Amino acid sequence: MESDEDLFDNSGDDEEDWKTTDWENSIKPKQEENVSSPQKHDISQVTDTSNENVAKFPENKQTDSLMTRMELNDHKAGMEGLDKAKINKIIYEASKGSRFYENEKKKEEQMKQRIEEQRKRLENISSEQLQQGLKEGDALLEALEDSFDLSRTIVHVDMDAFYAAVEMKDDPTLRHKPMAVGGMSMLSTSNYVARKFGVRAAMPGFIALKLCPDLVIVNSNFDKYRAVSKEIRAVMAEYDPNYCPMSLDEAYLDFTEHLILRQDFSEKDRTFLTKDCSSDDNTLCICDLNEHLRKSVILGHTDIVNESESVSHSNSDEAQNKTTSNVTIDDGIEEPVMISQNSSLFSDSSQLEKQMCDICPVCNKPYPPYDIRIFGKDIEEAVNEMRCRIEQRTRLTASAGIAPNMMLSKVCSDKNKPNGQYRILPTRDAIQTFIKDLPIRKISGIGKVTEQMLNALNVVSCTDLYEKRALLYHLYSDISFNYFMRICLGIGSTTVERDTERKSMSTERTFRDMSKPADLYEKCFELSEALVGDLKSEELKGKTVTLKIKTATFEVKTRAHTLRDYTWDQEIIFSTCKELLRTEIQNALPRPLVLRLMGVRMSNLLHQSLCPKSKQNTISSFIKKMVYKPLLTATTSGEHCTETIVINDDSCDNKQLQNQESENILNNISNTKSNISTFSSKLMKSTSPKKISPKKTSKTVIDPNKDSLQQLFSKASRFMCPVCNKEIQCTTLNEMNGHVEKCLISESTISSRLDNIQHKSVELPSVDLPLEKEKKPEGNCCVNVTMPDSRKSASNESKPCSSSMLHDVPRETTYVCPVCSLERVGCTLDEFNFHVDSCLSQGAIKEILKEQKNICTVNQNGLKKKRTDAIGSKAEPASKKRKSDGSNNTKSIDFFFKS
DNA sequence: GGGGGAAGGACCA
DNA sequence: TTCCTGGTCCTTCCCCC
Ligand SMILES: Nc1ncnc2c1ncn2[C@H]1C[C@H](O)[C@@H](COP(=O)(O)OP(=O)(O)OP(=O)(O)O)O1
Ligand SMILES: [Mg+2]
Repeated sequence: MESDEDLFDNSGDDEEDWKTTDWENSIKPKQEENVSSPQKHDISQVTDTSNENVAKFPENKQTDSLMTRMELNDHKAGMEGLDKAKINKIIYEASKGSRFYENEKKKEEQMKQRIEEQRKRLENISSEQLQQGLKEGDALLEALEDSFDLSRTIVHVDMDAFYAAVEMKDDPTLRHKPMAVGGMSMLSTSNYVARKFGVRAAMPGFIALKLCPDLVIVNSNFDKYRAVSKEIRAVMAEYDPNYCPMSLDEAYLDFTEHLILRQDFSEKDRTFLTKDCSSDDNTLCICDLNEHLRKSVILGHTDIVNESESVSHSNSDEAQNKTTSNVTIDDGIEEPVMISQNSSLFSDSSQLEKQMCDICPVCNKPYPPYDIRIFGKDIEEAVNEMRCRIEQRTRLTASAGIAPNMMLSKVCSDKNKPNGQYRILPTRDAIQTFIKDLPIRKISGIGKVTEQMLNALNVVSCTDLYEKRALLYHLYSDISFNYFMRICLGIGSTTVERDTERKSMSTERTFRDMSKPADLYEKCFELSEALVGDLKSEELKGKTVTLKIKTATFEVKTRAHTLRDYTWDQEIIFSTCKELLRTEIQNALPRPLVLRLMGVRMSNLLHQSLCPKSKQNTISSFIKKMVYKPLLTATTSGEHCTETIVINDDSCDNKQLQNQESENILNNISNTKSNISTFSSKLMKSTSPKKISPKKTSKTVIDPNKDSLQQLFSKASRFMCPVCNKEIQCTTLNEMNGHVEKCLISESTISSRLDNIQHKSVELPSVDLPLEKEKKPEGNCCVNVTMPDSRKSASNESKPCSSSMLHDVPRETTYVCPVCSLERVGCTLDEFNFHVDSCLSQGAIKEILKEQKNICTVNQNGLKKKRTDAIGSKAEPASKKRKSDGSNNTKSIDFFFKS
């Protein structure tokens, strides 16, 4: 979570009495200012008379204001009525000119372009098409209505300002101050006091401090949040053992079964002790009284107050104010919550005193005063009870939404935040009333981009989705259209299911700008190491390794490679990442690749016990096997081809393998444009001892002369073509490539030959490659950067090499070596290649083309359950893909309605 | 035309 | 001085069958 260095040092040098500080002095709008979202306002007012479907986008604002996408997002509880203009100005002043800001500007432009494209497509929709869209829309709506399910009672529970609340619980002095959790570069969340200043989650700490100079920023502590989360879930499980947790602080529950059972609950079953959780008195017990005391106090008493006879105690009003939360149902009726204070249970004060003196066996402190609260049997009461128990157990408040489906309950849980709940009655009327004017942005899955795209069509509320269905049908994909139609009807998933297996696992870090390849490789090593640890802790293996990078200019790229077999092997994962990273470093040349973030992700996961026995030998074992038997094997077998070079080498015969080649990724060999040699770069990696940092290894400069593939080939006189299966005479790698490529072009059915070539190999003359350093003649090949290119410089071959990365580098430029990071100004390309080659060379090349079978017979999907109901419960962005004319979307209805 | 991989992106907490 | 992290799903493009 925390970035490397910039965590905020909130040294407590302020001894001021915060409680007396007037935090009401927050950023509120001036009386006359309009606080509603400007674009929405504009759109509702301005409609093009020629085309009512097109909203005028707010014209380019003055250059000294914030672009839309960077404006304060006040769609969060506790952020109502802020002076957005003032806040946005502060954000703008703090951001303008930064690299982040510049990147956001780019994204804003892209979004505008998307909207413009949408507008153009809109213009091309004929009235006939609109009629058709209307028909399709109505047909879908009809089908949807038929499947409307109001039978379930779904509850969405969401803790209030979760991380912040945990921190405030542990440090009560924070309770009344504006505070946030995170660091100077990013906040995870803020408390409600801070929200009044515009401080919220996903805001950088340094900007938050500009909005609220008194803000206290606390470092996050995930272990703590996880522990609290466990407590919360324990309570939730009592109401729905199959509850679906969405994050540490949030879950969906299906209360339907509980409500049935609850009708037979005795009063005792619905009675709980409640103390004042906001008390700061640390001399008293703060444990959950329901853990130890409830049994003896309540279940031991048979004569507790009757539900129908609400006990009125002199303090009951006050108590109610303290402990009752804001409860409304959508018809606006406030339901009274019955509370009986503990003292009222006991007629004589001596008993009260006795009870007050009781000591908690856990913390050895006296119990605090408490109430005994009896909850009713209906849904509101049941949810109140659950929230109350969560609060008693964790001393944190939760809010809840109650509705017939997940989509609606999610919207509801935000309605009476914090410490409140809201219910939509399970009737079509109630749902329609609720949905009618609801802004689309309130729906989970509609974010700022989709909101803008739809706003541009004058779609602001959920009703607008219905009204504009004919257009939406043509402008969006089936999936998105379905999603929109479900929203406007108020339909969502009714099946609360725990997510099945995870789909990916990743780890990423932001750091100070980094460009030295050695540092980058080291970071890559650390990340893959961490990822492997995580995979093993969950006993998962994966097949697809993805490298994520974010450049210093905030450009994000991902590069993935799918392996043949499931793995959690650190060597393989790191090698794969490293290779992907190396390609990026090389692609950036002659500029250095400057990164601010790197991440490694593993997907295509399977539990270790279910993984088929690996076909993928570890590199070490492979080399150990092959080391005395130099050979060349090349096989085409599908998408991925592994190239390995094995050379009889002194260094690897008996002892440790200091350097070794690992699995390389070849461009799709059947793509005739690709050259088989373009990816024969190697991975510098030490296997023994296992954990040598890549920094160390990559800086080891070993004789460049000895690991030249070119040289290797110059000694090889014959090889077996993997395509035509003939023995070919050649002296250079490119000759071989040329031949293979020709074969590939003429070969229409590669696969039919796979069986023939899979196990063919040709022996090469063994190459003697001593490890000692030798001078490499200028103009010799560069193994790593581009083999074909270097071949070009070494021979008279005239075949152009499309894959060369250094080929077109102009003279007089500054080259930055991707390995040692030294700048080379004004040298020739050959000189530079030579230099890079030198840096990259590490010992002899040990392996020659090794075939990679790409026959993956494991059906990984067989074990995975396809999530058919993502929509309504998970993010569902609008798509760019539109319908082609006459497309049919008949399958989509079935597809999305399993409920 | 469907499946699967790769890349990008939206969205969520 | 400083704009996160970990996850899901969708779309587009490509290749292959
Ligand atoms: N962008 C984010 N990056 C990292 N962590 C986040 C981010 N947004 C939210 N979180 C974390 C911190 C939150 O406490 C926790 C729960 O999120 P969420 O429920 O949206 O807000 P919250 O619980 O802090 O406030 P509330 O629910 O009262 O609005 O998830
Ligand atoms: Mg929350």
